[in-house]
Amino acid sequence: MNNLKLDDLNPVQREAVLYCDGPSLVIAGAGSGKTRVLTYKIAYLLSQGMEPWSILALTFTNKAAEEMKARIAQQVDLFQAQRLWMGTFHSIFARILRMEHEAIGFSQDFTIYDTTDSKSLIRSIIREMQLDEKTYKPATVLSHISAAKNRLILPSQYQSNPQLYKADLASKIPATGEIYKRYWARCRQADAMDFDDILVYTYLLFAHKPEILSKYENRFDFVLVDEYQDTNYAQHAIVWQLTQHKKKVCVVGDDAQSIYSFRGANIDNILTFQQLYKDSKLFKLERNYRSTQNIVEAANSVIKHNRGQIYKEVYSEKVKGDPIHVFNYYSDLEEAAGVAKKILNINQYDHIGWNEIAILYRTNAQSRAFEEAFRKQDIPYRIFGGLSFYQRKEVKDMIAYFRLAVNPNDEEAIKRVINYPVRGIGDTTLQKIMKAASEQNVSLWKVLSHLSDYSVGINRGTEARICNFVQLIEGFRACITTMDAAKLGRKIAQESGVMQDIFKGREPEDISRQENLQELLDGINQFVDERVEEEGSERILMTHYLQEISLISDLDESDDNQTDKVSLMTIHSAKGLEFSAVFIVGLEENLFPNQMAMTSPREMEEERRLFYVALTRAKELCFLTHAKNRYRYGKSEFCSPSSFLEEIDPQFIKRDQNETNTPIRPRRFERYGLEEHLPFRRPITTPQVQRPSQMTSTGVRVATPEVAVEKTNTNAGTLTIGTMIEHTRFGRGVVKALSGTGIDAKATVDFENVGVKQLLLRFAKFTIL
DNA sequence: ACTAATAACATTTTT
DNA sequence: TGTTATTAGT
Repeated sequence: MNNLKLDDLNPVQREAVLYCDGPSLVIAGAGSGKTRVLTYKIAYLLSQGMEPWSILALTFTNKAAEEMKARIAQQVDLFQAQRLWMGTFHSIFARILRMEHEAIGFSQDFTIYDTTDSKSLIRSIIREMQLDEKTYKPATVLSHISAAKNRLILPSQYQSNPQLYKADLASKIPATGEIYKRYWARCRQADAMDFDDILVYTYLLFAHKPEILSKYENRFDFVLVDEYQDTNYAQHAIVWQLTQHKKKVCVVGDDAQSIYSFRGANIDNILTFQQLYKDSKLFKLERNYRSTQNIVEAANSVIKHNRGQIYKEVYSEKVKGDPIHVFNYYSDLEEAAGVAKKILNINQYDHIGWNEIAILYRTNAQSRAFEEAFRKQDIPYRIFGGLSFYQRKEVKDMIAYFRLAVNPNDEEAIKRVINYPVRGIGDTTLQKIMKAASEQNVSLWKVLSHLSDYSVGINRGTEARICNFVQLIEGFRACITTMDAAKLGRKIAQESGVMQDIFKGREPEDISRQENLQELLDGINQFVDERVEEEGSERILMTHYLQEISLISDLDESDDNQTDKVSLMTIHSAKGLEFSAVFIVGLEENLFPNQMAMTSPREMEEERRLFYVALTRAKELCFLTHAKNRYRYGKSEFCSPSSFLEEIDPQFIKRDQNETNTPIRPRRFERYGLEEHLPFRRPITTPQVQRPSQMTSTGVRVATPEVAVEKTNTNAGTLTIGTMIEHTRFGRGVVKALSGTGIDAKATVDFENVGVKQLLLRFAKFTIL
């Protein structure tokens, strides 16, 4: 209320902050101070006397919520910041659903299924329905169901919708509607929701219980939404439910940075906002404070290739800056080595700290080469994403026990631990139990705990073991309200036998599992301590801990992000971040833009927006790299440069000629070819028979590499000028010249796609056509 | 029912 | 290439 520094804002930013009379849409170009506007706006609302608990601020990721909270705490006092309703859609609405659980027929401690749980449940259902497991892939079915939920389509509506049926039929999975119906029922049976359900049930709650809706409508005097371009229809609808009367809403986003449509995000939400909220104000933040002019204009020149966007002109008033450097490498390994070298350089001579450098890639799989190169060069680095701590097997197992203690109906948790550690309840038994449960329409737990009531053909011994298991869980359940999470966690680890099982091994991977388990238990301790400190001496229970962890995916970075390290991450996870120097790597057709996107123009545009996001992360230096050859799925593949490279206005680019652009020199074979590509290094290789299925599916299939290897020696000598050959990596080409004899024999070949190459015949792998 | 071996499989992004 | 599911053997 006192020291709100509106002078820190430019005129448009200030207007956007100060306009609070009605709905507003803030279109915020990359680096234009979007978060700044949001935080100042919240601070402003507070300074006007609005209570913190009557402000709802929704973000897309936990990270964004954390950051915003921290920044607001700097502006106003911490006490107020803590009382804001600020968090991700999922965490905020899960909180509301727990408070209103009775209205939707769930218990307060309902479980949240992660994607693995969902897929596993769908697999069970597919089996029960005796559908062909080859055609019904859980992931595909789940994505159809998820898409429906994101559009607020319930099972009954799904089943009566001929269009959806047609789409499923086209995907060869016409029974998806029925699976959806059963999946929905089974989740309820298990007292569980998946991520999408959190939104669906919130919508249903508000739609069917007007008194509850008006409670929240009244409570929230102002609603702010960050990254509005990433919201899906369900989220859009919920925001409308909450704000339709007061119309006190401000959404912020950038249509050019919408990169989550695969998850149901719908750009239309941002485009139709103005139609929905009739008298809404539009603010455009067009000045980029982050990047040099070159970078901003290069990014602009790329995004221009997309159609259908909100017009805006992002500009920078910083220096012109360096052009964007483009490097071409021979292989993915060289790309990594080259980038590492370049990083050492800019660190040493340009004094750019490790923290200010990022490697951005399209797919997580690309991180490996960089890891190795960085280790070799002693460059400190840190990888974001990948599998999180909570995804590891030993951690998931332990958490399954926790979940079971809180909610014994949790079917997926039961399946996970009923026979871990091994207690003689095998697959056959589990199948019997599941059959009985689904026939009687009850949860697995019900059958397990009342075995005699259900005629499940199980022998005495197994029955006794099941009884023991039930008692074990009952024992934990008896403590869920009396013991705090940390104590109960240790108790469960001990008594379940997990502790013993994990601590019996001495192998390095056993040690790592032990460490993870220990870290988990320590983490619970820490969680309990923090909570006690924050909200007094109230006992912190296991259910609180589960609620906390079920909606976070990113590993806690608390002690690690202090340290000075180069960041390696996917472009998706880089959104919202900025670095002095950015390397966007793997700019090759079919990788970035990704192969999956090549078929549809819509997805192609999304890839382009992704590229736009990547470029605009850079403050000063931006490097683009691509390789001619890349290991994919274990095989080396030839790659051509990304079409995106041509979409950048050339005046902003400098193509750095590095040595690898020149024809391959022998040295390169020594360094990279020998190990991997020499035929005689791998005499063991079994000449694989060509798979008939592959032959037919791709139509024309040339000789597989293995066959080519066999032919190499016999054919190399018979080469003449004009011979057409097919090289395993470079493709088709014509021999232009021959030189040298014996082991020095070389051929100059003009390849259709790659241009002229010198091949050392003793190494080259090719067939004569 | 458990373990080891083999086959299959899928490789984009995440609350 | 790596993981994960299925199978065969104990």
